[in-house]
Amino acid sequence: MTVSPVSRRERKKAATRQAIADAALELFLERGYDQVSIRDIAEAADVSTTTVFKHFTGKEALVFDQDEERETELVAAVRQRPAGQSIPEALRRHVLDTWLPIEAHPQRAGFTQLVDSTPELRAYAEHMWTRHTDALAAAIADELGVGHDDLACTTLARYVLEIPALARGRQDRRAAVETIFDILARGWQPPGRPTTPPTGGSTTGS
Amino acid sequence: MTVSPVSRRERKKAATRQAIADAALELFLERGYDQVSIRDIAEAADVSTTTVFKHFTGKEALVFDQDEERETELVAAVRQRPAGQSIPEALRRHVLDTWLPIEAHPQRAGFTQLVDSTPELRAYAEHMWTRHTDALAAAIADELGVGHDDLACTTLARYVLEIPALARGRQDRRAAVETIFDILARGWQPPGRPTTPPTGGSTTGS
DNA sequence: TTGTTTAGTTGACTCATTGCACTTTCCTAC
DNA sequence: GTAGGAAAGTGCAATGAGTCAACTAAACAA
Repeated sequence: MTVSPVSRRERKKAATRQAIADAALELFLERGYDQVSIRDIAEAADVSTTTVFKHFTGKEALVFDQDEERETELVAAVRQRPAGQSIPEALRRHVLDTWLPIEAHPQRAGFTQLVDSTPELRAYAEHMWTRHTDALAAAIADELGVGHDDLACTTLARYVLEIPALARGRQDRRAAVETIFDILARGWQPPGRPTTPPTGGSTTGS
Repeated sequence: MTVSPVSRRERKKAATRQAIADAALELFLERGYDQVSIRDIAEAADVSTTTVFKHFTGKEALVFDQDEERETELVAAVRQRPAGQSIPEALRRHVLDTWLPIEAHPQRAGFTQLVDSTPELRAYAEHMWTRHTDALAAAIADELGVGHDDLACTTLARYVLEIPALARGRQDRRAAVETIFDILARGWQPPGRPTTPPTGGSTTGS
């Protein structure tokens, strides 16, 4: 669905990868994560077990197939925000408009249940999120014209990426997200540009 | 060092546990985490491999022996804070006075290097921290007289426990901790007690 | 067509982790 | 004291994740 691969070779590769991921998810949902071995998955997808590891780094990665996009979207939400909108505001909008609908999708129910009930997968999911900290922090720092290792930017990035974990299991996820962003928006202040005096700095960044 | 166990049996048990942990740390520091197998550790401690797993839940747990205390201290820092001191302030003091000295201890250098250079251990360490979220959140909620699942309390707890990860590798850790706590102290507001009107509520809690 | 890349296979291997049956050691109650 | 039970420890076998090396075969570039 994303970009159809060019050559036949790459198409076939993508096909087997998809076959493996599909087989894995189906078996996981059916029997539970721990009751399914890599062998089972390989057999269901009609490949060898080593082939599975050629496509996926480990068993957990079979469940979370596409997370590259999330990072891209996140960075874009910061970089291409409307003029005059603060960065925390842009992130709040992104989370509310993009993440919540995805999680609320009815077909996602079984998936969510699977992840929530498997500690190993919960741990992996959380790390997946925080792994994007640096990329998001860099985007924020760029927008503000400070160095990529600016602590305030890294902190904001990390705290935003913790939100899914904090909102999990709440009755009203939307309200939860709003509450947390209220804390961040109130407390976080953009770091001063090292070169510019702090007079008259409007929030327009790009 | 903590509390000497009562019976001979418990003393012996503690002794073998310590022997295993010591052997493990020594080997890890010497060869690196991945180059040491459980067999090696068991042999060095003169026990069987199954005994290792009777004392430790897994290979990573061998590195982080004592983390129970951290949680206890953390909760105590909130519960027994001086009258009139806000909770974020109490946590700031605790982090500055307790965590930083420990991490700065010169004997800790090799240990820190070990953890930082092993992705598996970094991941485990981060989860170790966030695993205490619920206990800390409950303590905060108790002090404020709200329910244990109050979102603001959980958020503060989680964000404080992220601080070690955020401050790691900074040149001036103390300044980093201060910066992050400034964000939290400014943004976080104690949730209103559901039963009491907001007039004249002093901060003395216990 | 020929040669090169690369997906996939096969099978053996390491290692963490668990379960089971058994011995030993300590504690407790008689 | 001594008989039992609880708990620590052992040995062994098994499962399951993940790796490695040598090989086959399809697909591609020339």
